[in-house]
Amino acid sequence: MNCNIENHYHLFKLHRMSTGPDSEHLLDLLKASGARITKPRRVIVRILAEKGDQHPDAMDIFRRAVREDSRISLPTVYRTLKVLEEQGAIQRHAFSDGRSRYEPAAGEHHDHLIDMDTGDVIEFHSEKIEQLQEEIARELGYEIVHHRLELYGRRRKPQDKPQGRR
Amino acid sequence: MNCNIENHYHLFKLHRMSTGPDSEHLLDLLKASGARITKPRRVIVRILAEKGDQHPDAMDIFRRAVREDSRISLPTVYRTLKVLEEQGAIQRHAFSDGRSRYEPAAGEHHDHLIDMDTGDVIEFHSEKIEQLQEEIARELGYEIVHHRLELYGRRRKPQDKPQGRR
DNA sequence: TATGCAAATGCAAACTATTTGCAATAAGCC
DNA sequence: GGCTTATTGCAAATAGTTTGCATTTGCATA
Repeated sequence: MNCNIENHYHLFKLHRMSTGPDSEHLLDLLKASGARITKPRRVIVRILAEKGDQHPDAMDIFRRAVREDSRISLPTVYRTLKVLEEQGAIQRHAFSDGRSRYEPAAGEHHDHLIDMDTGDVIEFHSEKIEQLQEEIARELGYEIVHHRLELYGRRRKPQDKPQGRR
Repeated sequence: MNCNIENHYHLFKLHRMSTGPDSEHLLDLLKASGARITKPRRVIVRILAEKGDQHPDAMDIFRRAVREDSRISLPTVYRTLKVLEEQGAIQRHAFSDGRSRYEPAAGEHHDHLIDMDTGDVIEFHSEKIEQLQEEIARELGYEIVHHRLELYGRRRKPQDKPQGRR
């Protein structure tokens, strides 16, 4: 027998990205890994820490970086992203659209709900689902190192004014 | 603590791929969409229906196809995969490794547990998780069109510590 | 503050995965 | 079998990402 678990509230929580992943922190991580703090890196890290468009791809970042310092190159963007990823400072996601998108590794893990019409990404976290995953893996003889959950959907009511991306 | 909600059995089920997604069926789907059944398509579809390596990428398929008919070209493989995908006959997955991998859309949806050491892919299905997903999406005002859940993990040693969360 | 050297950069070019233009070929209906 | 048009193979184009290399630059040290 088991008690009722279906409490519709606290089923999940939206991921709050308010805690601005300040660029200082990202720079610290870089420094800690022995990397040098260069001008391009400062710019890129600042962009990643911006509130705006979360989950930018390399080209998005490059375009914005160029506005701040016209001589930054795309390879440098890629190289910096790679270093940051290796340092665990950011996370790379491969959604279903070919290119990789990045986001500052906001301490806590979260999943994504992607709006198929606008491309908007909503972040959420469900401890319940995580637990189920752990259990399933355990029963299959595995230990989860990381996971990825993406929901692709559409708004239920056609009442809206999508802020169309892409 | 909260009461124990976890019923360890019927938490999930392994996805049985025994029901060979016979190539006949795939060809029917193609035919139904008004597409022509050509020799290359026959070969590609047969390969997709094979038991062997599940989740091959386009190049895997191409290599095997060439063995059966040396004049098949890579673009044809891609084009055929695209048609099949549009027809819902196969599904394309973008795991974390750049290229796309395909698998016959085995009627029922399932998720993946990827063995990080061997690359093995275990397919499972958890109705419970699916339900939670639906609920979360609904509360966020969305209707799920499809989703993707991938667990990346390592085998646990035969006798190991009880828990070990993340 | 000046110096030296490895790390990082910019550029061009290379790669990988995938797609497209086009003329030749071949399904499938008559 | 012939006709029409989807499909093919080839080569070349794209998109995203990475690499070789000469040059610049951060920063530890003097």
